[in-house]
Amino acid sequence: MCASGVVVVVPGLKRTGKSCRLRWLNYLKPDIRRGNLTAEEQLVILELHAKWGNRWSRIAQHLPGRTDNEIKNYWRTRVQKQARQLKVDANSTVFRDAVRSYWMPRLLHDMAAAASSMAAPPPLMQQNGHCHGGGGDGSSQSQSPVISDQLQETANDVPVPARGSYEYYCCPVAVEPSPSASTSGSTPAAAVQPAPVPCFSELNWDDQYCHPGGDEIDGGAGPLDSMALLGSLGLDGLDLGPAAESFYSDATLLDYLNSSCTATAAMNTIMSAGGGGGGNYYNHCAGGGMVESDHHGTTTATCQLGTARKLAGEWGGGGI
DNA sequence: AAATCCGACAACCGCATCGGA
DNA sequence: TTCCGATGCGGTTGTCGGATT
Repeated sequence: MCASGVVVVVPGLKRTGKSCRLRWLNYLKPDIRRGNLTAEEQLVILELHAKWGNRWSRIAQHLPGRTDNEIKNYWRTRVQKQARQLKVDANSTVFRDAVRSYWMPRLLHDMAAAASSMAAPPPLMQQNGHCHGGGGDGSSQSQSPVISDQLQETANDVPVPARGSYEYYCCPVAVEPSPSASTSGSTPAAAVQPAPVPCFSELNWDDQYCHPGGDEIDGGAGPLDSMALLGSLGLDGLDLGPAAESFYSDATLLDYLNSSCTATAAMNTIMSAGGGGGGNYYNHCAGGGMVESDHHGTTTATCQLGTARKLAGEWGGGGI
């Protein structure tokens, strides 16, 4: 059908060998997969792009049936769109870590939810009017996650946190891809590598449980007494209720928590489950920090890396 | 109903590299 | 060694269909 070189092979159609080859590779090839990218595939793309940048063909090698063109389009139409709305560069460290902190946890959640046989999924973050991005809407398996609304106020109101600042630790940034990250990620769990978050011992309590927008703390108290608040919330006891326990006994999710999640991701995922027990805790972003709110909308505490590790550890996710 | 906007995706373009004559 | 066509790759544009005004 197609000849090589600049040859018109179809009357009315200027098809060169090159364009024919391209069409074959991107469209006609029998093993090309159709349809929206799954959460797993999106996760792989996000992770591999963080590692390799715009190496579309290389990324495509890890997504059987997907073309580099398709991945490139996905990145431009969905990922870069989020970055534009946040007024940050899609390749910036800030955006990469926003993806790690908010988007990837959501995809993990989607994957876990899809794998779960539970009839009734746990309450999600969207129950908090502030936050749509982190918890999923339950119907987003193949749609682009929406993180921008959750992050918009952060992007608009708060300068990009400098490394080492307390804002930095509230929404961990400047996370470089792990050099030991696996390239054999044929499974989603293998594709997601833990981010090198600051060690618990490296931070003081105020760093980890700070709240840049202190006016929301209990009506405007400013920096909180983290220990006292966490204690008062019963987070030490981690009584998140039977629904959450049931959900997180799901082996698939625990696998992800064990092997894949960043600390923040684990925290997001865990907290997004809400549950009974000590009350329903939903996340929203305020001034750069993840903030837990109770269902009355009253901010009761901030929760960051230490709590995430603690939660994940106590729930069997000791790997993070 | 028509116009406009917007997202998704196929296709095009230019450049770099490879490999055979 | 050089030339040249084929191939690979990433950036960009064009087109189409659905949603919105």
